[in-house]
Amino acid sequence: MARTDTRFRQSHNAMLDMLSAMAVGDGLPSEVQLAARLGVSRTVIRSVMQKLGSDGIITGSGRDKRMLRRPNTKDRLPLREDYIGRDELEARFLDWVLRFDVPAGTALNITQLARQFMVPPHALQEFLASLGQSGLIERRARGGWRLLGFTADYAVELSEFRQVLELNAIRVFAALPDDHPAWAALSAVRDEHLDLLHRIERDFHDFSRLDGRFHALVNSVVRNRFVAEFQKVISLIFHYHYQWDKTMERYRNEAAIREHLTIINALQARDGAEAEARARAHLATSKETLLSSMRGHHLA
Amino acid sequence: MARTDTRFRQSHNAMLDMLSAMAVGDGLPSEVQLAARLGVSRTVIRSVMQKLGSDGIITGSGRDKRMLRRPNTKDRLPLREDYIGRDELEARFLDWVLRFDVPAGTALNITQLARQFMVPPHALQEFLASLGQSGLIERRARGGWRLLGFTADYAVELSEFRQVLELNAIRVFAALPDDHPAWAALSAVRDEHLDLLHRIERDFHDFSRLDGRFHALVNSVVRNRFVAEFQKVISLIFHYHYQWDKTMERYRNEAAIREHLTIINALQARDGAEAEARARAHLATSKETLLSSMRGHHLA
DNA sequence: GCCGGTGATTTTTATCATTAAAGACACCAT
DNA sequence: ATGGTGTCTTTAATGATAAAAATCACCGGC
Repeated sequence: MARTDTRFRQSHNAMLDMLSAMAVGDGLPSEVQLAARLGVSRTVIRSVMQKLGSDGIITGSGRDKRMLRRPNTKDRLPLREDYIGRDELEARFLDWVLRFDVPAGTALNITQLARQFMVPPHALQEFLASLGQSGLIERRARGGWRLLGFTADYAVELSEFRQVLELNAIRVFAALPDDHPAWAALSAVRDEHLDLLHRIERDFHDFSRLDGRFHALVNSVVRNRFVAEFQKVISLIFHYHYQWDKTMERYRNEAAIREHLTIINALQARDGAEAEARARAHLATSKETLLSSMRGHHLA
Repeated sequence: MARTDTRFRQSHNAMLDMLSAMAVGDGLPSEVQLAARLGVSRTVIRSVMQKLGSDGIITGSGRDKRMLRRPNTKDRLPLREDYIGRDELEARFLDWVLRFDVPAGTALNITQLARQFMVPPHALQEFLASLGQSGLIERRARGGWRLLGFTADYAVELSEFRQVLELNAIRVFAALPDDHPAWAALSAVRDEHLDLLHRIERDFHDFSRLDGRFHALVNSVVRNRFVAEFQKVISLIFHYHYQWDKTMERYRNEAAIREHLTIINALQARDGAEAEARARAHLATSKETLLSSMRGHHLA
């Protein structure tokens, strides 16, 4: 078997569901309509039709196909939900790298990793290639991959790069015309910050998401696909570390909220220089947090 | 045949060369040494040895292997130099895309492209994946790739991103301590600019490389793998376009040299603000040149 | 005669089996 | 002990293959 016939099996079962909602003797929709409804190609529909025909569930051919009997549970095709999706793979891989302190410089083993992550080797290969630009991974001369690792160096450079991008975003933001929708969004985010500050004792866990929204908003004013691409990597990594460093979480979060508010206030006062200074301070704190989180994790 | 036996063939021929430099009856070095000398694994060496043995060129086994007769031309194994390397692939692909022979949004065909570029389909797949982050290419939902294309939008965003990175570099540069080696390098590059300016009438073609060196120097003061990674993409694309837009090349280049010099002068005067302003102007020109080069090419 | 449909065929890509190459291990000779 | 060979295992690049998508050709009813 070459490609998995998962799509065929899923379509088959979906078709059974559809038939269950119909009466015996009813005519079936056209192949094109069925294909559109299930979101697959006509080829799959036809394979399913053939199977249903040989199973005695439908009869007829060409334009006139009718339901012969109601499908029952035994007609369903089992489908092993073995392989995971691409996003899941990304999450698991990063989790593995960032959590298990995989030593820098380790040679990666495609086959083994593919088994470990439950994906076909091919998919892993492609995934690793796509990670190439992120600097976490390197192609070895004669085949194979090497994990460069999430080192302190890496974290520092990532933070600095983030700072470059985000300070630029702050400058752009401060120069936006007053009727730009971002100002309204900023107001809303400010209210959310104030709100969370009031119930910080109980809900300090909510900060991680608010933090994400705040930084996303700031960066959203820079319409640039490269910035957006990096933003994804950055927020991913920072998000991951947020989850682990539980020390002082409540106080760190409260402090971060207050830092955000100083930035927002400066922006709303259209004081670009002040906003930039506040943002610089906040990003420095953030970088320190990331580094200390790494140190803590290393010892654990 | 699974993997190509190119390595075996190359090693075989290399071994013949090595034997030609020896006398009949001489003993051969150990397998480990041979492997190290040819840069391949012992497995390959052993295969070659076996072949040489059955061809009657060497005799003996184990530690004692001796040359039996001098190899001649007929002993060489032919090797089809079919597949091209990875760098070559990158060059060809970018060439193909950037020349606009391809409309934006086209679905890419792995097999066809692989044939066109003389690489195994697999290699192309991996290459495309590695290009994913550059924003030129997109993965379609159910397999396949789509070329987003080098559009005007893309060029604008690339230029703006370049500007963010490079202005940051300029700021860092201006703040370097006086004994930093970059200052000496800057002096040298300044001299090169002055030199080229004197012989601009004849050698204006040399500017492209000088331009590359100048921008590389400026960015080199930011030690950051992400910056470096993007710098590669950026310089590649700008370099490619330089090659095509031949209109006014001599005058454009002279103007660019003068712009570089104003930046250099401001830096040497430690006037960060002025340097930033000059750099901003230069990058704006550069962006315009890129865009007009694209328009020109589009009409052609 | 055109439009929505089916039948048959051609492309195209994801997976699998295969094999060259690399590396590990055990043993041998000096 | 050290440097070597013989044997075996592991690994990743390739070609073959099958699933799915896309395309083409044709048909029948209004």
